[in-house]
Amino acid sequence: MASVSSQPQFRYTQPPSKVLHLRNLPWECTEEELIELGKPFGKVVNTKCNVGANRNQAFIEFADLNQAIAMISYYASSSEPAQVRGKTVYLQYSNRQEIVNNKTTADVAGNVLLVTIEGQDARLVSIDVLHLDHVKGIISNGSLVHREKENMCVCLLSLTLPLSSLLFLTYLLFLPFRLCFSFLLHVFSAFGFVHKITTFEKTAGFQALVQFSDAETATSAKSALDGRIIPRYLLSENISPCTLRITYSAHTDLSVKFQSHRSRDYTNPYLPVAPSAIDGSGQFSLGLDGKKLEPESNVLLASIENMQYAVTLDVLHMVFSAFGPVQKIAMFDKNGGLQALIQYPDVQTAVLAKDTLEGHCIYDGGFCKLHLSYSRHTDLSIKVNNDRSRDYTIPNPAMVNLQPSTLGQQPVQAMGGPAAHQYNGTSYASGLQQPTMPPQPSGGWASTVLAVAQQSMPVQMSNHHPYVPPSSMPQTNPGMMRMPGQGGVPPAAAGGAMPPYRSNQM
DNA sequence: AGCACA
Repeated sequence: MASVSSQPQFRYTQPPSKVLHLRNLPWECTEEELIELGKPFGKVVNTKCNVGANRNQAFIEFADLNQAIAMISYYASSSEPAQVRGKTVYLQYSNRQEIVNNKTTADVAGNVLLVTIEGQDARLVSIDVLHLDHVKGIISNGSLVHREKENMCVCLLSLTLPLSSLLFLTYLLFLPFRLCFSFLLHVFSAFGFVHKITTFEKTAGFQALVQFSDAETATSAKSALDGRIIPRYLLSENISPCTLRITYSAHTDLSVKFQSHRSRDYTNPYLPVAPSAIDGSGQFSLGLDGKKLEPESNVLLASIENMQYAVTLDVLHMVFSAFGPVQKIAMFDKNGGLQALIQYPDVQTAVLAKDTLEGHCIYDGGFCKLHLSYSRHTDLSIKVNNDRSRDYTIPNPAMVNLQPSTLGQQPVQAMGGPAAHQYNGTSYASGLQQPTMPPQPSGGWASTVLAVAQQSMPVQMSNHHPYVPPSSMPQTNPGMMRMPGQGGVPPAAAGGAMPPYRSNQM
């Protein structure tokens, strides 16, 4: 019979199909290139590219079976292999008879875009791609899209980026969503009001659905951004290039139940913030679901584990100010350990701080690990401002104020606190430095404090005393809060990474 | 380099 008794190790004996399976494609491969490849052999009626975990497989469907056979036969005997962009492509009959679920070459325009960040290291992109200084470049020099305002991204990144360098485990789990998300919001808002965004992770990297008002807006964004390569200089050197791939989604209205770190509904700022949104898999130290019984609060209870180093009021203030203005802090001893109550003006900020910081250590090396829960308090009563408790909302005449009256939140007195005098080395340098801005400490635990500072506020902490609270943050927030074309971004919309600014929304 | 589906 025709049984060729083929060798078992290779399966050349796929039965013919109108559909061909291609592999070893360059991941940038487009449908157009697939059509070009198949056109000499017949009419390509459908394609599907960027298939598989590496996005390097594809399917071509011919109108007629004989055309598929012609293509297979040709390349089976050709000395020139099939190629796309100079890369050899391997062909075989697909084990299916038609391509399913594909947008034909003319995919239907809709108001929702499916955005994929393609690339071998796509999942790393959102961590590393958006260097603070470079985000401006992304927009201002037109590498991705022309845009005049970039405050939002910049602010977000200033908070989140240095954290990634600390390689906190939990951060790796949810920070990408956050950054990716804000990046997308930022870029796509240039084309019109973004109603909703959902992001999700796939094996190949990140995807997002971006919902515009109408298909026209979506189309303009798609045509401007599809295929854009995220500029090389934005990537860490060990990250391979990544591309934005944009198609139309079949969705017309995304279902966003919560404002979370992976989904936002900008049409409904009153949508509840999902406390579970980022702890779905990100938290490891405390119970996941059992803990949700705890009602959210604007006041956090922090307990500090493994406290090898002193944790001062100022350190806490610094750490927690990264998420919004800290109104009050009260520290106290309990069960032989240190605890603190940190009060924010709103629940959202507290949620963000809690979700972000929970389980993390203030100092490298696993020291001073934070455990956070919601307090039942809503307004702390601070009797006296001292080194254990402070009300930052009341003016303090004794304070050293680097930027007076810029924020409702006032800096702690850098000179008055006991910590300020721990640095004896400042005196010799005082001729060069402002007295209120001693040089950065080096070595010892002070440097680990600095790590915390950079983690929270990289910009302003880069040249300030680590104990000085972030009152010197560049005042770019007004621009951030009114995104062009955006009616108003809820605080939580800041990719979950609210800079330490006053938020008067919600 | 070996078969898809936000």
